[in-house]
Amino acid sequence: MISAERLRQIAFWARELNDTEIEHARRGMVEKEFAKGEYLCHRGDRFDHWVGVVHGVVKVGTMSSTGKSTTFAGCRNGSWLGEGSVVKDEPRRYDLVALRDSRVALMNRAAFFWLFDNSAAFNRFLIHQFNERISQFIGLVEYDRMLDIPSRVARNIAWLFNPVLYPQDKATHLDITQEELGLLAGLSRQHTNEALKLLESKGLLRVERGGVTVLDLPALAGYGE
DNA sequence: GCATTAACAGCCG
DNA sequence: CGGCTGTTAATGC
Repeated sequence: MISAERLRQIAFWARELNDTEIEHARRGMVEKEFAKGEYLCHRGDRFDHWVGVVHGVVKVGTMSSTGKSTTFAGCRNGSWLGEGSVVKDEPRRYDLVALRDSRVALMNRAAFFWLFDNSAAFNRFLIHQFNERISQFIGLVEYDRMLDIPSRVARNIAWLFNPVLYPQDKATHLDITQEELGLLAGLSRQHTNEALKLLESKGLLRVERGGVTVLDLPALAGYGE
């Protein structure tokens, strides 16, 4: 269980909730650490929690039988995910893996449904979130066949700074290594490295040690189109 | 061939 | 000193 104070710190959507709603939310939540490379859950698992990333980076994706991985989304601090599996009460359709040491908040199913049934503010947040996910996944359809390497890197970075998914966060810097970015984009570290330098030369971002700073988000989001 | 993996030296925190 | 980066060499599809 976490405090109301803590909930407001780690969950921007909680700021719209009234005291009763906050109470239900915080009582149904715990925080947990995951080490780099550790799985929060595997595809097929029963994992009845809604997940919020407090810090770190979590990859949502699957691993095919041949060992090839597909990323559906990269989630950094401020991300909330997994509501689909909680709502539908079905096994996870994807893996959740920590790309670096990460701290996550877990809300149990009962608390999630209480909010779902009782809080207009919570539902408003969920609708916004679903809506944004849909447009992100539409973009994902063209990803494999249409986008060259720099475009993939640009798009993945833009997703990590999506202003709808991270409305409270005006930051332009993110701690993420080139290797982690490569894992997200489905690219080798070398290609990621080259692509980052290309994007930097065009003034769209700044490459730093263990991180990037976004200089032109719209250009990154639309890169390669 | 091309791309991914491995390997390694430099470097920054 | 450990982890990240940039490059090159080896390996695999």
